[in-house]
Amino acid sequence: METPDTRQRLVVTALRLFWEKGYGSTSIAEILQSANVNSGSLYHFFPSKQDLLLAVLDTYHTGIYPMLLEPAWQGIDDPIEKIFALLARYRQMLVDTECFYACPIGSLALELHEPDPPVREGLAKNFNAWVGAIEECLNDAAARLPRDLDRRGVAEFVLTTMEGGVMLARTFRDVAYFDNSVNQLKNYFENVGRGAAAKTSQPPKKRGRTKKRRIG
Amino acid sequence: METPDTRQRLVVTALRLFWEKGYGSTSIAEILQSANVNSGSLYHFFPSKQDLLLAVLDTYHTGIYPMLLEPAWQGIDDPIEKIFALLARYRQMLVDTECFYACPIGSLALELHEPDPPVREGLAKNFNAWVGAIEECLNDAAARLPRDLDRRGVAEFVLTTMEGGVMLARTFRDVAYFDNSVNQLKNYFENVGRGAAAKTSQPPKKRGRTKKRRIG
DNA sequence: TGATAAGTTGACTGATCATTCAAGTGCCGG
DNA sequence: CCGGCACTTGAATGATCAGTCAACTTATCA
Repeated sequence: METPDTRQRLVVTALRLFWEKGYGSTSIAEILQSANVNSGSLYHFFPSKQDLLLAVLDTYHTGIYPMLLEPAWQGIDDPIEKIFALLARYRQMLVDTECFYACPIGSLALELHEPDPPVREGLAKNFNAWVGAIEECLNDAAARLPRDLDRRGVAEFVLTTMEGGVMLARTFRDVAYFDNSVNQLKNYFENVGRGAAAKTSQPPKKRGRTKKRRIG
Repeated sequence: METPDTRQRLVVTALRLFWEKGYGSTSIAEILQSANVNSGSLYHFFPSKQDLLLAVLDTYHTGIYPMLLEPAWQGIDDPIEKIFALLARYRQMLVDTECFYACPIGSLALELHEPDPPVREGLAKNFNAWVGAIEECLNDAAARLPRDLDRRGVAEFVLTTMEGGVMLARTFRDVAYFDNSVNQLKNYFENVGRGAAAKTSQPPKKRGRTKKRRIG
């Protein structure tokens, strides 16, 4: 009503609704009504619903530092503490929503079943930014960590733990499942700090596209 | 055509389609066509699409030992090795589907956004059975593990790792992300074996409904 | 002022959705 | 051989879906 920026109003509304109800279950009509916009205006800015999703994913990506990381790290200097402060942030989201939702990227990642390249890249970009931030924390704490630690791998493992923990907490509607995951991760970190889990099965160099060998 | 058991044909078809395309994106019409059944027959057996989903979740739950665990544990006696053999099974699913899908329960868990009690219970029951199986492995390996280890918590952490790893592998379309999670978990287990991560922040007794204290 | 573009309006389209139902068919006990 | 029940048939329903469009208003700049 008072906001003339129709485009942004659409993105913000879609972001919220996709978070609350998922992408597929959110109808265009619902977005239009909630944002007080007519369908023609939406399709003036976005050729399709998917393009609106891409704009939402871009908003998440742009906002990861100012909206997520910086608030979470307010007043925290220790890089390892930063990691757990971020996890505590997700915990708070679970608590605030009674374990209904926490990480929108993770939810969307498992909702999209079609081989939808641009959307998948948007999700991957978000995950990459998240993992990159954790990796930076680990770099900042490098002096305290084993020299040959696969920091990228550990950072990815933090994301794995967060996402898995959120999934369990949501399914069981009990934040204790998230807490357990974080506590287990904490144990892991304490051992890493002692140099126990220094060497992973492969050296840290040149990861990413490299396929690793079987486990188990 | 040759199968007279319409009900089972519907459940099996729905199971496959929900796995491949998700619940919301699979239409009744598609299930009917694929199973060669008329809509009236479906609604003769299942009052609604959701009841069909419940039957699917029940099938998963019933089949977890004969269809998942027993094949995965063929010829493997060591209980800790069993855990990683199960994870290897999920890895194979990722590879077989080019990282499109692996754990149907996890996908459904994040797809369902409505507070849908019976469905959520079906999902939770499946997760519980999975975690219970891992916990049993840990019990069988108890002699090798610290006496005060929170085995339930560690079992849940294995599920967390599997689900998170699958999510990352799917999003990046690269099984290396799953492998990394499993390798990190392996490090964790090796340290636990050495008694390093024995004590979690709370004693193992009386978990489940108990809310745990904040982390971070 | 007047022309061009940017943005808006909301009724409309055709497809697809889950679900319904009345009219069947085949089987089984009495 | 009949009555009833389990199951099947498939057209129909109304809701809802993403997306379209031609007419309209407003802003921009010459």
